[in-house]
Amino acid sequence: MTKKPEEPQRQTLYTPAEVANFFRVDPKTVTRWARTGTLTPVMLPSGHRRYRADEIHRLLNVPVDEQPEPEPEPSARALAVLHGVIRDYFGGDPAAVVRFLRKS
Amino acid sequence: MTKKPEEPQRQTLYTPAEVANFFRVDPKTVTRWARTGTLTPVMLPSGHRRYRADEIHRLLNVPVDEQPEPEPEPSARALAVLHGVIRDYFGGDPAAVVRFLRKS
DNA sequence: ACGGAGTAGGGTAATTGGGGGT
DNA sequence: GTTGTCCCAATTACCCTACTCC
Repeated sequence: MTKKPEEPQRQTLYTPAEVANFFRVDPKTVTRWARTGTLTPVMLPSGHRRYRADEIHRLLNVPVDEQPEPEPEPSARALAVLHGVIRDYFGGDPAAVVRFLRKS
Repeated sequence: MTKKPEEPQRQTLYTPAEVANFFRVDPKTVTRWARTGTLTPVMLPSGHRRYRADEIHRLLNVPVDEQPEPEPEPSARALAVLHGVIRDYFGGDPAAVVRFLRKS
């Protein structure tokens, strides 16, 4: 895993283990999704895979058929994506993110 | 048939079998709850379901975590992911995220 | 160069979703 | 109306070894 994905990267890329944690599945399941075309990851020269953040976030939130309305507001998606990150990286505590952001 | 109530690890998402063990019901019943709207799970691309821990805990009347954690430092990876989300969905403005989280 | 962690690949057992019927 | 059960097909989890990444 890249330790310092600082500035030079345009888009966040997830490792198989990270994607597996997002969906609460086995990393091998993520690999299977890639091989069957469910996901289109970035292939490393070695054959390992990296997954695009936007694609993962889209799969995480779109299938939630909770809103009958189109919801044209981009804010809803942003909030949903952010919620997923908070859940998986900040113990599900939004306040932790707020505290961190205010410190930096 | 209800199985022995083993306590799975604290997760952000639960599998159908884990939720079934929590409520001492058949996994099929959990699936029905999802289909009838009693539960709003996260859908995998395959159609399988994962259930949000906070929703399950709320239904179980599980006391919410009030452990005075020493505010664990976000990992470098968590920061990278968060920054990616801010860049991709919030115009690179951390303050927008703070406003978002306070509003929700 | 070495070692630990993560990943790919394959094979097999277990779980899940859906329908139907009790 | 809800739940538990049986069936089947599809999906996922767990086992292994080898290779890659750091």
